[in-house]
Amino acid sequence: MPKEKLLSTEEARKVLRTINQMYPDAKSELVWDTKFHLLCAVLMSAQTTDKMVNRVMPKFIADYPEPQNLAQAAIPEIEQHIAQIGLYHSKAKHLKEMAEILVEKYDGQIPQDKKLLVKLPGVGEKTAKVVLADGYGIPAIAVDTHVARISKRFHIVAQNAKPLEIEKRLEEVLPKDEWIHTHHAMILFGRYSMTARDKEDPYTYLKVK
DNA sequence: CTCCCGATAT
DNA sequence: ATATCAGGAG
Repeated sequence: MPKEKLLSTEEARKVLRTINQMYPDAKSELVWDTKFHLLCAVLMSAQTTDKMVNRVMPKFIADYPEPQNLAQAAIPEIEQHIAQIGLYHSKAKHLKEMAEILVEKYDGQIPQDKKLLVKLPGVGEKTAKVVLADGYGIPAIAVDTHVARISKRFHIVAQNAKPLEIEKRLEEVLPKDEWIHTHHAMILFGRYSMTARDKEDPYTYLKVK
């Protein structure tokens, strides 16, 4: 198997900035008000479309306005709230356990610290970074399915690159003040322009309208 | 690595 | 009928 040819830093930056220009107003499409509900929504969004999460969030927010309310709820009841989304059994369990920890250890607040966030049930590297970036404005490029796919198809990283390697490469290609916007632009580009099933040359989708 | 898991697009 | 979706736990 021949060694894979990767883009130079300059070439990678050019691709990413073109994607940025295609989505100048890119932001999260998840609906949330408080950081607590942002955390819940991102946890729910694993292997599930934002549209489905947004569909269940209004009643979820109304019935569980604070971590305390969620911590006291029964798991079958939480499951009923989110049964339309994928992986809902484990998500309901994680949501309740997460809320219990938020109440007991963090006075109902959302930690502004990735190491603490990742310790919460159902919260991994990607979810933690999204909460820090969108909730607290801390620069980050969370590697989700879209960011990983785009990075590989444009050969910004190797096809077998792991999430942490992708994150490091993207963050060294771009200045810090572009991280959050690029992250959102890549998601919209992956969701609406170069979707997962597209098999054409990825540069076909890079047209700035 | 496998499992989780309903809704939607193709 | 099958692939995919803002992943994480065991």
